[in-house]
Amino acid sequence: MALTLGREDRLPAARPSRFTAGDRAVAYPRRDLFGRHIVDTYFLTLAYDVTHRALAGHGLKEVARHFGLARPDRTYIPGAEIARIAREDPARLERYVRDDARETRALSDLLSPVYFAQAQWLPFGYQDVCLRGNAAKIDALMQRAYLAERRALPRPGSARPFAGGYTDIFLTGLARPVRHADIRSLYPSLMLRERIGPAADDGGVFLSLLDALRTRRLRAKDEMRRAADPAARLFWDAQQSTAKVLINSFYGYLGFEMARWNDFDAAERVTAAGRALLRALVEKIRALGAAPVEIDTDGIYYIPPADGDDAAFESAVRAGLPEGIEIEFDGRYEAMFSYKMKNYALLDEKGEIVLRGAALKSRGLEPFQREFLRDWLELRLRGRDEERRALRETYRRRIAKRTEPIAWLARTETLQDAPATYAARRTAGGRGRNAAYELAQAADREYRAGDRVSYYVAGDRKNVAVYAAARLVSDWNPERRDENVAYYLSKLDELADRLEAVETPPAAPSGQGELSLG
DNA sequence: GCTAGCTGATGCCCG
DNA sequence: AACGGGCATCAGCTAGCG
Repeated sequence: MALTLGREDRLPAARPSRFTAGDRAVAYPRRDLFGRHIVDTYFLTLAYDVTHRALAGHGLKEVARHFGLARPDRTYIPGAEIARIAREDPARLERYVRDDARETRALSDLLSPVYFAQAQWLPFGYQDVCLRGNAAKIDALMQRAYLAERRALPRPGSARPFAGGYTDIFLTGLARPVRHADIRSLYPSLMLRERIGPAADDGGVFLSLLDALRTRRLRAKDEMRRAADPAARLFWDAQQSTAKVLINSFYGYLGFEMARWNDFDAAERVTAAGRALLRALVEKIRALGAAPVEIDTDGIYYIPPADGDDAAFESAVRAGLPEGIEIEFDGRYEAMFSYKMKNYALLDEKGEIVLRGAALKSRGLEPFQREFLRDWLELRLRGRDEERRALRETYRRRIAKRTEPIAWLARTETLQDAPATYAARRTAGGRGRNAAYELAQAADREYRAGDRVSYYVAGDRKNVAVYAAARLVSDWNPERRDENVAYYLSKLDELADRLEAVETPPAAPSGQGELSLG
């Protein structure tokens, strides 16, 4: 039967395409259908995760649970059993499929309004608005303004490296209590305040657009607060959050090679102004008796002054800021374990734990390492030192007993390129061997860019070439376990040693905790 | 033939 | 087709050892 879903009963056209969101690139067959817009909630999920980073995974089931869209009585069927259930219990399979459809619908209702709002005023259709990046959108707005005034368009300048945000760590170990402050919309504020825009934009469109979007966002937030009707509130929320996403991309646009009005000097002036502002902020809070713990681009964690008068401290900090720059004191924590730059754990006042940083919560870590980190950091933050020191032995036994599911030890990696691209780069000599790609090449099925590969390391020696000893989790035989216990024990020990090595020497000068100077 | 120690590429993360 | 900065891991190499 022909899939005549287009207007005038037309058929879908397909062509190979790529979707990118952040560092992730996915190869997929793009469909275009006359008079229709096709939006994949999977891509909306990936784009959402770039900014929010709270999803455990990107599959429908886990995303639905994350957003609270899964009904308690939802039917679940593991992928491997679908064929069997289809034969033996088709009614159950139907319930499963209906639940999938229901959750997809609910996910769409949640994630798509922002894009629908964009389609109403950007020169792209709904489908394209969901697929294209923010630089392409800003470029389109710029071009529209230039063409309307019949002005010539510039050619993009060539790329060069430039310095980014200020990142530093002042204290490692356990700090308590801890506060967080953050400069509101740092880069957009600096661009507007210091009039930093592209040199090639003699029309001054860039900053006018930025200013207009900011005004538009503030209005939408007001409307949202005033709206009594939930549908209206959702509408205005989509309007304000789509403006926010674009506003935050203006700085990145300046430093983007393909952007028509790019300007690397201007991008560098923005980051330099940001660095200067944050350095001044560090000095200020020090002078007021607080101890900075770590800083990253536009926010700072610090131990507040011992007198306990947060309000006085905060208004003193505010008083020292330049015109047009606002600070938000947006976090209070019982304790913070400061590990390395961009890597820390927080215990908030409700008793919840938050982990940040590639070394502490990366999806690239094996589940046993993620679990160990979580347990270890929780005990560290809560001061349960005896249990913390015993933790390593518990995990060592679990590995040595060989009774955990293999997925607990396995690493899952995303293939950035197609295996053929990897092979070409290998023969060209530009790339070392990699376990995930080697397995993808040898596998029966065809792998594409964006696919995930789960593997574990087999053998019995601690030092092995991972690319040679790796086995696909799907080829694992529970009757003949061959995971490399020595290898995994050594990984666990190295991790535990790294964490325990973070010194907790005598009290800091202010006497507020066990800290070491970074 | 082995290992420690380094470098560069890669993956994933922070803001 | 937004940016730069940072950490961990691995492959691939070299120097040093027995």
